[in-house]
Amino acid sequence: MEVIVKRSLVVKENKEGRILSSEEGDDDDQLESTREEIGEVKQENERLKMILARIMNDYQSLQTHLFDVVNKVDKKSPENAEADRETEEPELVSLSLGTSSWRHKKEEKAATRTRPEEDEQVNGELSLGLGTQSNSSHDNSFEDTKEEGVGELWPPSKALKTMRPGEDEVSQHIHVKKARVSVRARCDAPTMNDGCQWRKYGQKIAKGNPCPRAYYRCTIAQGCPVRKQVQRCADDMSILITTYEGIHNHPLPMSATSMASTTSAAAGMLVSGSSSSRPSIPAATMAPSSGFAGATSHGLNFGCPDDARQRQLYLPNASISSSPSHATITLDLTTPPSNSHSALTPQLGGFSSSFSSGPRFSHSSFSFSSSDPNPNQTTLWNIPFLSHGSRAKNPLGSFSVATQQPNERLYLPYTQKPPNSSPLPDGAIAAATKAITSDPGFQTALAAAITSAVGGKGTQGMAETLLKNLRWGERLSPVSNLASSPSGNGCGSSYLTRSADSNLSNPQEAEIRFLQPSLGFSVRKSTSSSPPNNREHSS
DNA sequence: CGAGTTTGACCCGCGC
DNA sequence: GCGCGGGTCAAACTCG
Repeated sequence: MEVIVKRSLVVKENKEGRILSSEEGDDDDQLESTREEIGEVKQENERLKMILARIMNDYQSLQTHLFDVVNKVDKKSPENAEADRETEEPELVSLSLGTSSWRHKKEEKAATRTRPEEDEQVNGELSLGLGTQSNSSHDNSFEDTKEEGVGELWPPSKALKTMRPGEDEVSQHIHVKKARVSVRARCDAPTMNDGCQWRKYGQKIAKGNPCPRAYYRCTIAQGCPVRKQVQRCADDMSILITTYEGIHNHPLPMSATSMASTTSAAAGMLVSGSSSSRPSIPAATMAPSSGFAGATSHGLNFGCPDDARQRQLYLPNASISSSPSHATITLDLTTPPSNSHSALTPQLGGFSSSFSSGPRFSHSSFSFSSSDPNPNQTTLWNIPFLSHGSRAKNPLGSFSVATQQPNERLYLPYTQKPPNSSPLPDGAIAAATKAITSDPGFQTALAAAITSAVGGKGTQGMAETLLKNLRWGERLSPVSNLASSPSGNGCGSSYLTRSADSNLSNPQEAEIRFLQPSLGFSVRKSTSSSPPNNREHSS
């Protein structure tokens, strides 16, 4: 933020410099106009300061809420509190809770394991965090510590078998509780492609359902405890029910982060207690998944990639059920979410996620809404994008930014304008770009959306580069590189360009489009005063 | 030939 | 204790 302020001051100084030089020409009209420009710049600076103050306010609210949540979780689980005392990692109260049990488990394994792959599993965990992405490099230590907490919450039965009776009652007790995230989505494919690599290890006919239930295990890293169950709904065969359990102990490919974030968000509800049903979940299962791919998991939280602070989130179609051994949250992606639930939470940045899907190809949408002390000024980011549910040959992903900020002209200190400006207001375009470039969480979401829509693996760097280099009309080589990526979908040249389509119904809408032959991707900024709507735009 | 899938057997928890 | 159902294992099999 300081950088933005400084840059704006630089702009101001430049303009003033131009004023001095123009005065030498004794042009009164020009002098007058430049004075007006100075006034505008000053006003914009004031506006920027207000925005900065607002953001700081939001930030502090988030921090406070995170602290409350951490304390709440800590109080709820006495065994975790005890584990925490043992581990003595006070700065990560809840996050370190799993560390103890995890270490206990590792000690058990060290004493009882007989298979070489279990050795590798432990070794793999020692290397956690090495595959972190660029956006988390500054807080690696934090992530590493958290990753220790991202322990296995669904131990292989073999591990349980090897436990001697009464050997570790605490960890056994913790392991009884299993957090699950179930995702219901319409999908024709046998399984939803969530970006992870899965290996099927079993299949069963479950009672009451003619369709067999398939069991999958994550194979991205050896010893990853994450499993998922895939089963068609007995009532509606087109609905695929995917249940995730466990937390990845390895970095995830970017293409896997979208679903992982969703399930993380859903599971986060279990922690934040945003549902009436609040099963007791050990904090170990609520291990953090910061926005960066390496720590994202099918566990529980959304997080901001740069500061690891979390936002509260709301899942419109989520429900929580609880059993003695499981707490399951179900995301029903088969019905469109109600926009009303996307309403912003007071004080805190609402962070809602919703999925919807169609019979041909499922598409997903994330709606990010940032709160504002002024109820009349809200920003809703709606990011619909394709999940990998089916291998649609011509997937259409879309991404929109909508802002409800009546009569507000947002300021963007550094954005290049296109040579031929369209009638679109500069402020709107600037705001859209600013939204992308200024909010790291948004960048992460957008990167996930891009990667999801493209379907390529290891494209996070590309997406980040894309976001950092948002320039109107400029060819984006990172996107173009996608075509040559091994896992790319063969898309041709891609551009990030200001929309040349001036037929926009709303003149106050600006739009960024990612033009690809087979991928439509747009960012839309709306300054209309209509209520926030889960607006989608596909090109 | 290696990786992934299939499938019957086995283990375990839970309810009666 | 017994049966049932969910979950996992591992040998056999398939596929690229």
